[in-house]
Amino acid sequence: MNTKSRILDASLTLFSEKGYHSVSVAEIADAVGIKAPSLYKHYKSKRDIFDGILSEMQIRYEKQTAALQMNGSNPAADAGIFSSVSEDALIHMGIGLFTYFLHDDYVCRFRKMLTIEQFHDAELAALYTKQYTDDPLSYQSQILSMLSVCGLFRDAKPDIMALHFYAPLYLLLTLCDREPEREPDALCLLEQHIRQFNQIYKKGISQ
Amino acid sequence: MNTKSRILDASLTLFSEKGYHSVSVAEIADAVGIKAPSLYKHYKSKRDIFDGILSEMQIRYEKQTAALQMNGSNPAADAGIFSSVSEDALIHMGIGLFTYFLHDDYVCRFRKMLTIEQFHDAELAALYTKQYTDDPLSYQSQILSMLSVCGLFRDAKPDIMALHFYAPLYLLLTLCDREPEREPDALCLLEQHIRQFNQIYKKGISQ
DNA sequence: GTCTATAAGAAGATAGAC
DNA sequence: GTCTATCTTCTTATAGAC
Repeated sequence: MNTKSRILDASLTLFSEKGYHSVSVAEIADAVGIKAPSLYKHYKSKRDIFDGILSEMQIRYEKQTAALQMNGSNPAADAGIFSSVSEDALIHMGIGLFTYFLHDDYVCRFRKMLTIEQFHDAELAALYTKQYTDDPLSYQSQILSMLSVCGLFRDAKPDIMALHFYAPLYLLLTLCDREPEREPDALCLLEQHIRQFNQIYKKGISQ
Repeated sequence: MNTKSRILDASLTLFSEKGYHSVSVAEIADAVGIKAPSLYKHYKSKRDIFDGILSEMQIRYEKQTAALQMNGSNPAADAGIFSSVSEDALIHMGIGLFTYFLHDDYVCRFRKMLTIEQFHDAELAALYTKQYTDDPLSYQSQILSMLSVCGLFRDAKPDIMALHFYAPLYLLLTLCDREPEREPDALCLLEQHIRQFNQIYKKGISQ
């Protein structure tokens, strides 16, 4: 890993814990193992480092969602996956999304940084909303809509179903960002939530 | 309103928008309409102002929850309220909690400040979790548990029901903190969510 | 209780040697 | 590409006049 990347990495760690303004360039340099002026050979300013983090996340996020949408645009395959093992598949999807968000090193630090910086400007606010509200909701909505069409699930409004499915995951995620020691708790609640979600919406159980 | 209170108020506004570290005492003084050194006649340091905000919130929060728990410890009265106009009452409770959280000036600015500062130390993290996760969940859980006992609602696990009820409210709340212009959207979704919640859990509709 | 003046230090950033 | 030395500006905080 070259110095430029190490600067980005160290900065993301520090920004995600203390916020952009509370971190000094000397602190970043320290974490990298160089002196502050050396940073300026790699980035022209402190803000430039921050922008570098945003750019890298942009690339990673596009890769990630492109991979997901590939499945999404292939309803036949997804129908096959979900129809065979529906409750387990739902739990798998939920827990999978949750642990990815929570344990992927870059995603997790980036989300914390965005959480801290979201009120600074509208662009960061929009980015947070996109990544942790709108995109997940529309993705879940698509999946649940397909399950409805397949006749597996009740014919409820998909966007409200998506909200029911995703919001608890989101709440537990922000909880674990704050208090990582409560992750086992959160995982247990998440699994119970999905089981109940499945029981409620699955056709033929209660209707 | 005396100067000491005006300092607290101006500081809370600034801290909630930019974070503690990004706000200078000169900026606070400017907002109050005095010069920076004059602040030190009212508070011994910048940190002392921050602590003052925490203390005032502590007092307000205790008053608020004390008022709520009075109802909570009176199951008979609550049962009467909810059994008569169940769906409307649920919607009223949800929208009411939501708009209180979102429009109470002090609560709203304090929550934003906590959002920004939550990763700085464990005490602030715990405070956030208490006010916006644990306390609301346990309160909703109590209410829903009572409705179950009354035979109005299905006999599902109250804490999971509370999560289903509250998590969407929480997600939409954090969304509106970031993008206030989406409040009409959020309110519409919230109402639909509660209607569907009621339809799903209310006895005699689907079981 | 408010002001001006000022101290004492930390911050971001540059110059130039190696 | 990294360093030391340095500049400039900003920041918290104090002293002391009014």
